[in-house]
Amino acid sequence: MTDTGKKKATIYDLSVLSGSSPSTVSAVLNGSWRKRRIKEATATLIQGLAVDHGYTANLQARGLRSSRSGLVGLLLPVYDNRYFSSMAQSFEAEVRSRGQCPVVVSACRDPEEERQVVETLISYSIDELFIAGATDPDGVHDVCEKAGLRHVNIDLPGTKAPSVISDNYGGARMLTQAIIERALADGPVPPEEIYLFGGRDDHASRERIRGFRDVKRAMLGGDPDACIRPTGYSPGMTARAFEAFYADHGKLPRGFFVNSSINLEGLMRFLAQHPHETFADIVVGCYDYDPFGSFLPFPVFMIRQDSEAMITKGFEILGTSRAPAVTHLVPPMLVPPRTALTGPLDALKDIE
Amino acid sequence: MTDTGKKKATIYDLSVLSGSSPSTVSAVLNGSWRKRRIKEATATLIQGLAVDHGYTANLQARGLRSSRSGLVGLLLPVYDNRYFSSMAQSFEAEVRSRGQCPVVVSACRDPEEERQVVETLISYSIDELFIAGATDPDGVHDVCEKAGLRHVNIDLPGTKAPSVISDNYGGARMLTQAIIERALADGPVPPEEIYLFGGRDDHASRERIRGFRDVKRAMLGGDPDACIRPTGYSPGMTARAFEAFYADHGKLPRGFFVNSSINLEGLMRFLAQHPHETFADIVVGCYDYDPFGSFLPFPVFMIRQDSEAMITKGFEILGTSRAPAVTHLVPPMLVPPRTALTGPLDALKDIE
DNA sequence: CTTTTTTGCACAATCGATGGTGCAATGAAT
DNA sequence: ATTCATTGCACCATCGATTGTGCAAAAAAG
Repeated sequence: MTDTGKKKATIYDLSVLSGSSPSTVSAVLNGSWRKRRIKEATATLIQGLAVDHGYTANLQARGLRSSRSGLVGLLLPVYDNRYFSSMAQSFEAEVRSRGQCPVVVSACRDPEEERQVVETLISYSIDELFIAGATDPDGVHDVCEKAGLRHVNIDLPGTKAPSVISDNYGGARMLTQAIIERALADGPVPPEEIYLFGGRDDHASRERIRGFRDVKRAMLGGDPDACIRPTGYSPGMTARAFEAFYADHGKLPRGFFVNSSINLEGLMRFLAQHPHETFADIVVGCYDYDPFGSFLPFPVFMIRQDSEAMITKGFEILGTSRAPAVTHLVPPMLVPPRTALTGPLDALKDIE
Repeated sequence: MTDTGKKKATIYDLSVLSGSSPSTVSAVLNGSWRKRRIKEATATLIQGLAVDHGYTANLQARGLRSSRSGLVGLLLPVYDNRYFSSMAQSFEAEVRSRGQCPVVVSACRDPEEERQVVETLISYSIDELFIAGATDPDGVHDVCEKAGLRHVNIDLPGTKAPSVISDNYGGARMLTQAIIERALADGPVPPEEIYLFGGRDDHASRERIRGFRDVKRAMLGGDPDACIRPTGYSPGMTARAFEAFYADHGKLPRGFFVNSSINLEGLMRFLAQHPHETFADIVVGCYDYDPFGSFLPFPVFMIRQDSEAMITKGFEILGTSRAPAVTHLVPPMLVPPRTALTGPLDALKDIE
């Protein structure tokens, strides 16, 4: 309130006001004053002035000088689904609790964009980077490496940096088994009635497909590759795959595994085009959890990936210097139909 | 590739390599070289060197000098729901297309946190700020004002800065009417069968409640205030409100208006505790769109708020200097049950 | 062949904070 | 009273880019 001017106070302003030198002011305000043997009285005086004048450090200047910024980056493919937005939420909380500033950016699954965005972050001297769901983790790694930026892959692994990912194979096995068991409860199920839709040629998709195939073969036999439809990640393409199946068979498969919640949106688009009653007897599994997806008018098993644990593990890895480029698996959780899990939002205010 | 070293090249490195002065290099690399009458040949030479050595400007240094950063901030209450994550997605795209760098941060609906986060952003000299869904927009305004930071409110209006918000009253009217008409299709509806759940004492909630009340009174009569349950925004509290109603009446209301998708999660928590069949005949309206919420096993009307238009309008306002602190309404859209809208994700790669 | 104009660039101050170094004043030890 | 150690702080170079200013050399005008 004492400060009526438009410009922000700097250490030089406080230096004049306090009669101390700028370096003394700096030391007091960044906490290194004990080490610099500043008198307690001097420190108190300056701190008081700082409060009065609403001083806040210019973090660009600090960053320039110290070539660190206090920023921690999270590179996301997209915001607009529950898995990644929930990850962003956990990330924010974790970074804040460490007294740093989270910066979340998305790169739209475009390898070139990924590298550019990271270049930009590096230009701001970010201290650490979480690379989540990158299309080209190793490409991003090279960029980080050159700048000496510590980084870790989340969700999709790279070969050149440590990675923390969901146990896609294990999760896919659980999910496939749940789908098939549920379908079997109503009578025999021929193998050609169990499908997988979505995903593309990335590590996660491959592992999920492998898990699906192994469990399906073990439980039902049949040609394991016949019923797999990798459509990419777009809802539009996924919907087309459902339409194609429907055109051929006059119905959807008895049970199917959907690679992600984004692909599950493709199912919604398909459903919007067809009367509801036709599909009362399908069993769906989705490798992602969404609280509304869990309550659709047919059984939907979901896999809830533990993004919070991944973030925590990521920080742990970044904490250990010279971490080897190994991949850590985080077990996901099978969520039965009609389940409302709590999420990071529940940690917020407004609860009482 | 030519650059094998660990440290990033600076204009001084290029200055030595090219035999020009640092200021010339700077001018060439930031595009102001024509204005500074640098020879085309010199420019080409330096640009070539820059590419060879993988030069990228240190944006902290640039920001320090020019007291602008190229950063545009978006302050969000939370990431973890479709409305805000979709807003973040649109925001990213828009900011990128303007050659700036988006920074998205969340403040968890905590007024103190909001101000602190904005202080931090200001310390990085961000150029513009979008304040979305702030609990205390005017408090944030004061902080921005003091720093001379251009800003605009989105979603929840303030009194001291221009605001762009959803037409909550109009949207609530549409939604309420849709709920009641749908309920009436199956027979008469007493006014005490139509409720509103969720929201708290903010502008959006008040307007929505007003719209609900006006339409309900006009269509059904009855005491307009008896059936309103403002539970705050948490899923947990919303679920409790449903439980309380259920304990009293042995069922849910025939039709009800849910204030937001976060509140709708509270309904899921309630449903998880009760057998599905009991609620086959409810009609729900939700002030927010969620692609999975639209396909729940009962009719769900939704309001899709046009976050993209709000962002665009926000930029337009920030573009006009000295914009007055007026509130702009963006009309939302009523989405009938079982509708799968396309979103920002559809603009991505991977479509073909 | 001068004088004027234009071209092309170098110089140096500056943004705000940091941290190594040096030095006066004070107190303790001899 | 002299020497030495400690305390408390000021000085200054530095981080990398931007930008106003000034001044040669080249080109145009006379």
